[in-house]
Amino acid sequence: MSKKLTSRVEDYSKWYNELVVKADLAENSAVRGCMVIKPYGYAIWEKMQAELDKMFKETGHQNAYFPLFVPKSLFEAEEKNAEGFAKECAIVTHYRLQNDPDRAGKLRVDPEAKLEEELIVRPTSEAIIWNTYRGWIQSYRDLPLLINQWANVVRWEMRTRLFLRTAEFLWQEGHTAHETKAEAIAETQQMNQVYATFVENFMAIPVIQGVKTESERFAGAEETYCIEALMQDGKALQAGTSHFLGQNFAKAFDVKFANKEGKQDYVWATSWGVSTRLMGALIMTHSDDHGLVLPPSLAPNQVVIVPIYKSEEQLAEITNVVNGIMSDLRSKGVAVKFDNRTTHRPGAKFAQHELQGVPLRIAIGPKDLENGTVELARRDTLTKDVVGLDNLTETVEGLMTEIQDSLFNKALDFRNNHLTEVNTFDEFKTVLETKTGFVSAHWDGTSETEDKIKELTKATIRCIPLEIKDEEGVCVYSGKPSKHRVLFAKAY
RNA sequence: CGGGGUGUAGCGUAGCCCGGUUAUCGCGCCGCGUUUGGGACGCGGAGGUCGCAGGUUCGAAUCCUGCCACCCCGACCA
Repeated sequence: MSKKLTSRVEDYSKWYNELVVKADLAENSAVRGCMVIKPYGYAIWEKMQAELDKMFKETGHQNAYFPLFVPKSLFEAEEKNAEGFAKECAIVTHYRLQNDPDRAGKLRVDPEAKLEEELIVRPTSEAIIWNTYRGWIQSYRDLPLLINQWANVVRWEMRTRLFLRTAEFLWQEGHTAHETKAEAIAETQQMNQVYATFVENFMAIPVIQGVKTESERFAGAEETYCIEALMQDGKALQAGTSHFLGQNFAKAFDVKFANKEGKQDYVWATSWGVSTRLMGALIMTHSDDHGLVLPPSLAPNQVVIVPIYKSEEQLAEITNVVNGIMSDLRSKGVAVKFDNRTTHRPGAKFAQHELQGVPLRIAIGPKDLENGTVELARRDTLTKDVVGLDNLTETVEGLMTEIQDSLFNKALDFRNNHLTEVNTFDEFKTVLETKTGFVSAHWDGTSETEDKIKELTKATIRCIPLEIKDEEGVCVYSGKPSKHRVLFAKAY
């Protein structure tokens, strides 16, 4: 398996199989492009969920759940949103099967069981949620309404890509309603910041915060904030988005409230989401030729202990020492696993834990018993050290932090080295072709130029960064005046 | 939906051009034994509608026709 570091996510086949298998129900596979997430991968997702959920709660949000199906009439209420998703919807038209009179033992759709109104399998939940909010909001006292939903959604993409664009995916979607425009914008920005903090601190992936151009904006939004990450192959990945929806949905679903002056007004809305796509980002940011590399804060097992022994007695002796180590580590909150399977040899265990990205491995064998030592092997650097049992817990705790930081810094260096300022279109094209990554360039602010550049180079404007400095210049393509640079890249 | 490619055991494959015993090899799986500080070794064993349906032929994994599925590129997209 000598896969290149720069491979796309599918190419990590050997180790992605540790996480996921693509659904393959043979002929007539309507679930093509869906994924099965295996327990190990799901454990990673659960850790991500737990941390995000905590951050949502800390910012005043509550969880709720809304229906999977959206009646077509509701779906089409907000026109731009409906238009944006129309081409990728799964639609329920019938509710019953019956025995097929022409093929014994087979079933067919009962033609009598046609639904009065088609149901759309949610590609996103604004419609069903805002239809519900109408009944929940009457007064400014009901605001703000700060709700998040953990759910699955379906988008019938023409082409799917494992983790990054599957037909069904898991995500969270926050939907909030506010009294004022300013408050809604502040919420949008706050949640984008929450995503940035989570992805950087927890996943060890550096991101650039920005806003989307009009053509890249979410359908139905007034402004889309985003976090953009850079993968090891030089392509950008939108890792999360937060939308300021203005009063578009309030108007479409007639969600009004009585303000402090007693006047009726439409509420201001936001929505924001991250998905299992983040797992793709994780794989593509940190993996190497030995498999996954997980930051300690996401690893289901932060430390794995592998015993090396020749006899039952030796194993018993090792187990004794290991029990001590484990209870010390656990008391400090370190997730540690003792891999005492008798069915695999140490070398096979080493390889497997590397494949699964366990941040730190402790090996302990006869030599260590004699010397009062253990062998520590770091997954990120693939280095090994023999250390004494004294202070082991402190050493391990320190390494957890060090590995987490080191992964982030490595990814940050890569990102910074692949963010290039260019001033001519030739330079622009050359950098995209050879060096890849983000290209920072002046843009005249028109969709025409944006489209043309996309057509010529396949690069899109990933975002207009929030941290932007005013700088007079001319558009790299049209030569028209520009006030600041924007970030271009080829993207997933 | 356009342009390319591929379908042989759980996975990866040889064989196909040039039809001919019982379909090749590796990994994995099962049993026994020896092993265990970087993916163990020996011996034995199980596992196949050669994508599907027709056709040509004494004989088809191999040739022909049709269909299906999957992969890659493009349009679409978190």
